[in-house]
Amino acid sequence: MGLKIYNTMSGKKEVFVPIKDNHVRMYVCGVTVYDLCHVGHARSAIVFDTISRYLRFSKYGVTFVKNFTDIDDKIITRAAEEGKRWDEVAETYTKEYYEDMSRLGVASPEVEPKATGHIAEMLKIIATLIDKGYAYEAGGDVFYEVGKFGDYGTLSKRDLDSMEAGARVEVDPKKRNHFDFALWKKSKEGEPAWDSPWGAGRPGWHIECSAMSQKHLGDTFDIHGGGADLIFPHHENEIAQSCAATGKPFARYWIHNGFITIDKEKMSKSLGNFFTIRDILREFDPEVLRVFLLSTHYKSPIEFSRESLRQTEPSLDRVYSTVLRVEEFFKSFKEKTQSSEEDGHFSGIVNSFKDRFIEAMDDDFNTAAAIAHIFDLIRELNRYLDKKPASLQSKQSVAKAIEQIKECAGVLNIFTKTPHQWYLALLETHGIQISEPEIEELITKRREARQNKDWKLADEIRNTLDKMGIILEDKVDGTIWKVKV
RNA sequence: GGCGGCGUACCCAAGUGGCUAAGGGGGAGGUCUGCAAAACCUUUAUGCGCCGGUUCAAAUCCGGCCGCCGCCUCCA
Repeated sequence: MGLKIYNTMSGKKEVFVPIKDNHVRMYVCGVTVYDLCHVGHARSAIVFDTISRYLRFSKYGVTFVKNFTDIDDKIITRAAEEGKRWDEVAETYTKEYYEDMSRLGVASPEVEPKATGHIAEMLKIIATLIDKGYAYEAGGDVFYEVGKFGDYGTLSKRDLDSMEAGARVEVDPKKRNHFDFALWKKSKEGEPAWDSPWGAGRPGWHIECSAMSQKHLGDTFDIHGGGADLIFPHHENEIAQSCAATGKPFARYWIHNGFITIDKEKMSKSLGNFFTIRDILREFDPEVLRVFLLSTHYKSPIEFSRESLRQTEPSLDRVYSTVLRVEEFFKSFKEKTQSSEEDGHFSGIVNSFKDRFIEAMDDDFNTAAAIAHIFDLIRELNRYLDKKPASLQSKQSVAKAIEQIKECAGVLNIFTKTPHQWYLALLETHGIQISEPEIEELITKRREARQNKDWKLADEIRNTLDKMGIILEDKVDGTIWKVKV
């Protein structure tokens, strides 16, 4: 038993063994802060947030590092477009990023280094690479010579010769080989620049991750992650830089999340087929997005649409409805019976639940199966409550069931609200133009009608609310409202 | 052209050698209810893109074919 992780490097699921006992060091490539994040970024953030939460749940200590790329061509371009300074652009979108992540329930990693805060570390690695003969300077630029690194291509499973055939981009004449990549770029007039032994310039993209992972996690660490589009060339280049510079292995397990697609095509800025996180959260509760994304294994592509999110809403509603039922159960609980066979049966289901959850998550973070187990328990719980249990054992089992669901769902950071918060949130995201006090007022009016057996008026009130998207449920001790999903 | 991946019901989706192919949504019927809603029960793939092969046994392994996607350029 124990955790197994699919390692992009080997192409297989491997038993996870951290280098240091009980402590995991993990580095994930973060975002370039030049624009608002889209749902694709949300997926990556949520996937690795969940992985880190599960590692902690599994009693590992975790040092999770996720960087910000805060200097880059796209930032400079954006700054020019908006007539701002490049660092203002980076700062603005870093703030926006935090706002999105906080709403998505993505926890901040232990360390969130910025590229511009690690220029000295990068220069040191570059100098080492030149000394060791892996890099060369050419007119103020410094390039990494991929041909010098024998293992180049092992992560992305490709070799230089076959890539040559498919090359689609003009070769920079300063490069010795087409796939050599910039460690250091000479600055043009007016561009941000740092001093270096090779003149004023700025870092290439890949070097920052080698520098920051080394500084915060050491030469060799456990997990390196990111979106699948980073496998080549970004992660391949990181490996080349880090291994050549240190002479040691780099990351042991490589984890890559799959893409979000729209009409079967990868969601991306360049194709323009993206939804920002913000757009989506205007219409859907963050938990809906989270459940939707975690209902598919992290490596598989996800076809994104509003319809799919709409389909996800009732499944959350099912959980919150059950929680509400449990609250009512406790409110009116009176011990009346001895433990029965049924009580024992349910108790058994509850007691084995966590093992099933762990089994699913241990299998390469199978969140989809884990969520399915939660729904299984929800059904069992409802079935049990239908039987009106009234023993002391039943009270304890129901309490434990809820506690277990909360704990395990907490690892996925879903189902964290109270039912009341959930319905209020739906009122908001569904754009329903009626307030809770107004709903309560109508419920009172309807209660009077029902007491007078004025079914016509009672039904009329219910229909009025129904048309607005509010459902009423008559319970033994009163009427409650829900938002129709 | 090279490399990688995917194809499971009306929709989403787990399962990668062996009990009746998870779970959610939707549909149909029922129990409950003043009527509803919720919940529960029954039902909705003798079937896992197609064709062969290996095996006592395959959605799961192998080969071929079809379809879709990704990477090879910045990208989560």
